[in-house]
Amino acid sequence: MKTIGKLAKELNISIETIRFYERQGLIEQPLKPESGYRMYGDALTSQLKFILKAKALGFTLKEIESLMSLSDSCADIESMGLQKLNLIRNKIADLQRLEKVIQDMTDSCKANQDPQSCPVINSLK
Amino acid sequence: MKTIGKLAKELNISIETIRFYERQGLIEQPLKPESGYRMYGDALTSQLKFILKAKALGFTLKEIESLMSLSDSCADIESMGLQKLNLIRNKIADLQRLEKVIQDMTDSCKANQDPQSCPVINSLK
DNA sequence: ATAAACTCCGTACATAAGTACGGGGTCAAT
DNA sequence: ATTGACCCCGTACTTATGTACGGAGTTTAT
Repeated sequence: MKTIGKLAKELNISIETIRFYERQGLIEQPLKPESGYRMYGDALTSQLKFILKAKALGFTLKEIESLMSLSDSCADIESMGLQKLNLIRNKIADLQRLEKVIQDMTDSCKANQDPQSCPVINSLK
Repeated sequence: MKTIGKLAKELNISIETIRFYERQGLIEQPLKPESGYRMYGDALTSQLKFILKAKALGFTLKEIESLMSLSDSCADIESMGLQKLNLIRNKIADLQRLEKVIQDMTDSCKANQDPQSCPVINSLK
């Protein structure tokens, strides 16, 4: 059993973040003995680790809540994954389009002879 | 000269958005005759169009403010573009890594035989 | 001339994911 | 027994980009 400070240090997050997840309903409020201090055991610790790993995968807190509530239904998890995959691929495609536009922009700057008139600015006008 | 409502409709944004850009200092407050109503001419209209186009390119309002203040210095614009390009490429790379992780996840779901234990959830635990 | 539509201003609310603060109680060490 | 470190709670603040609201004044149409 550890206090919130130890747990926060162990997980490399802030105390406030843990309290925040609790307020959001992602984790339960742990037992608080006479002192009123939260005491964390292994269950809550690994639940928090779960949250942090899922967050690193790009899931939002709301999605993580779903992930945890789905318990172990593999089909549901797979479907969330596929959905996420779709989002990611769309985002990549968007960014690649953007990349091309901005690449063209800077190219035209490089090719520009007149330093007083920027083709990018002109094209936006 | 048009009122804010006409302008908003013309640009397909809301009145509030125009007032918001004004508050943010992106555009000047236009002349307001006796009535107290904002009246917009061509200059402000094209400035707003500029903002909307730049926003569509993925520039933030803060960056757009810079873009407009740089007036026409092509080198500065190019450097902002290159910076943006860097960000975009990093974001793409991040997303591609993520794509692979989640692809693997869903693959392992598909290959899974026991519907009661999900390899994804297990790996997060 | 009256009603509908438009605009004004300031303020609060929205999202996501926290961070910061302030005044108080508690625990551990000296 | 006192000091410093730790924790409590509730609330406000943060960033970015707006959206919504409410009460008042103005303009336009009938």
